[in-house]
Amino acid sequence: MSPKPTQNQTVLIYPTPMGSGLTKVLDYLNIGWKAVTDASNAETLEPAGGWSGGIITVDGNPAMALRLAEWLQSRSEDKAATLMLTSAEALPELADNTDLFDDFCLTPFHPAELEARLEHMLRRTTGDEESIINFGPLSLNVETYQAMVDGRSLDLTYMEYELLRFLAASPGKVFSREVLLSEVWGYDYYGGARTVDVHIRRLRSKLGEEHANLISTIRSVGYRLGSASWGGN
Amino acid sequence: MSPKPTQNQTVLIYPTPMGSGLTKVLDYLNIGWKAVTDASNAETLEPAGGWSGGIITVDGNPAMALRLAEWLQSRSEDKAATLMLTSAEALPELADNTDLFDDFCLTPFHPAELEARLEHMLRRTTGDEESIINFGPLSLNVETYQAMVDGRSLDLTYMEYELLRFLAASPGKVFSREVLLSEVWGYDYYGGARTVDVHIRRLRSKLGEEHANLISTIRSVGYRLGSASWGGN
DNA sequence: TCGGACTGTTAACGCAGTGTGAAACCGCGT
DNA sequence: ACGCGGTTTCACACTGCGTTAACAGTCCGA
Repeated sequence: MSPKPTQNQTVLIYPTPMGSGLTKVLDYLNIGWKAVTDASNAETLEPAGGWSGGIITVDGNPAMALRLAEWLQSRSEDKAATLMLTSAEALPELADNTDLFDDFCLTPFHPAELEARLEHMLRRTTGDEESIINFGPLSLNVETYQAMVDGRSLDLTYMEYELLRFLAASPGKVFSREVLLSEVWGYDYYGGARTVDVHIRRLRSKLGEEHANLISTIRSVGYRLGSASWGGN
Repeated sequence: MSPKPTQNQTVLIYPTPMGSGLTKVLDYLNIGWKAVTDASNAETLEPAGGWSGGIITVDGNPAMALRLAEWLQSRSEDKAATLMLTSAEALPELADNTDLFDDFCLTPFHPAELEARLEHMLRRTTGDEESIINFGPLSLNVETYQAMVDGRSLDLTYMEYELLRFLAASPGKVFSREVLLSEVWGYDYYGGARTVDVHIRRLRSKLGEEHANLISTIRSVGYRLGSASWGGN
C-alpha cells in the first residue's frame, strides 16, 4: 500500500549500550528503537503498540539473550520478528534454539547485510495482509475488528467501527445523515438524525484531540472522512 | 509429515562447479545435491521427488541466478527453500527481489553460518507440517490433542479443543457465532447461538484467570483469539 | 447396567452500547 | 449586532447482548 510506511514500529534492542553500526542502520531504515537491559526492563519500556520486533546480541550474556528472545516470542501474539546478532563462536548456542528467533546475522556485520535482513523481516511481519483499510494515520483491520491511529490501538464499539469503516471505504466522499442511517444502520432504520451526530462525536473523541479533524463536517450536507485538502474520488 | 526426514532430499546447486567449502558443509549435513548450469538443465536433472531446495550463487551471473530462483519458486507448490549466496557487492541486486528466496548468506561464508542457515531452512520447509500451533502463551499440539498455557497443560474436552484450535488457526480473526457453529460443530448444525457462548466461557475458565482474556469478545460480532489491544492494554 | 463426563438448553442477571431530547454552541447571512 | 439553522455536547433511560449458573440429555467406558 504505502510505499514507505511511516514507521510507527519500535524494535527492542539488547544490550545497552548498542553498537554505533547498529544505530546507523536503524537510523537509515528509519526504524524506531529502544535499548533494554533485561526482560523486566523490556516490559516497562514496551511501547503502546507493542514491540514490532527485536535485535538481540547473543555474545556477552547468552542466557539473558535467549530469555529475552523467548519473552518477546511469547509476548507478541502475532509472529514476533526477532533477529539475533551473534559471533561465529556463539552460533552453536543459537542452533539449539532455532524456534526462538526468525533470523540471525553474524558479527561483525556488513551494514548492507543487516539492512537487507531487517527489511526482509519487518516486511514479513508487517504482513501484506489483505482486508486492511488504510487512510492517513488510520488503519482498520476488517478481519480482526481492530482499529489503529498512529500505531495506537483504538477501542471502538460495534456501531462506531461500522460507521468508521463505511466512511473509510470511500475516503473523501461526503455522506448525508440519511444515507449514513440507511447504509450503516440499515435500510429500514427509522430514527432521528441526531444519532449520527452523536456517533460521529464519539468517534472523534476516541480518535483523540489531534486526529479529531480526520472526520470533517460539511455544513448542511453531512460528514466526510478526510480534511478538505484530501482529494477525494 | 515425516518426523525426522531421513535425508532423501536433493538440493539444487548453481553454478557448477561449486566451491569446495559448500561441498564440505553439504556432506557434513548429509544433504544430497546436484549442480546445474541453467534452468533447462535444472529441469532435466530434477530428481523424482522434486527439488527440496536450492543454493544459488548470485555473483558471476546474477541474471541467471535470479531466473533460476524464480523457476524454483514457481516449480514447487509449497514454499521453495531457496538460499542465495552472494557477495556484499551483489546484495542490492537481491534486495529488489526479496520474494524469490527464503534466506541468503554472504560470501565468503563461515561454515557454521551456512550450516545453521541450511538446517533452519530445511527444517522449516520439510517439517513445516508443524503439528504445533503457538499463540502467545498458548500452545496446541494437534497430533496429541494436548494444550498448554505457560507450560502448564490443560485438559480440554473434545469440543473445547476443536473450538480453540479453530480460533488459533486464524489468530486475531473474528468469527461470528454462526460461522463458528457451522465450521466447528458442523455444516448443518442447528442450535442456539448460546452454545458457543457457553463453550467460550468454559474455555476461558480453564485458561485461568490470568489468560481468560486470550479470547476476546467483540460485542454483536463474535469472538476472537487475541487480546483487545496489540500490546498492553 | 450403572455412573460419570461431556454437551447443549434455558432463564435470570448485569451492563455496555445505543438512541433521544434538550441545552449550549457556532457559523453565517442579514 | 442579531437571529436563525445547524452542529456539538451532555446526561439519562432503555434495550439488547453477553455472561453465568443450573439443569437435562447423551454418550461411553467400567
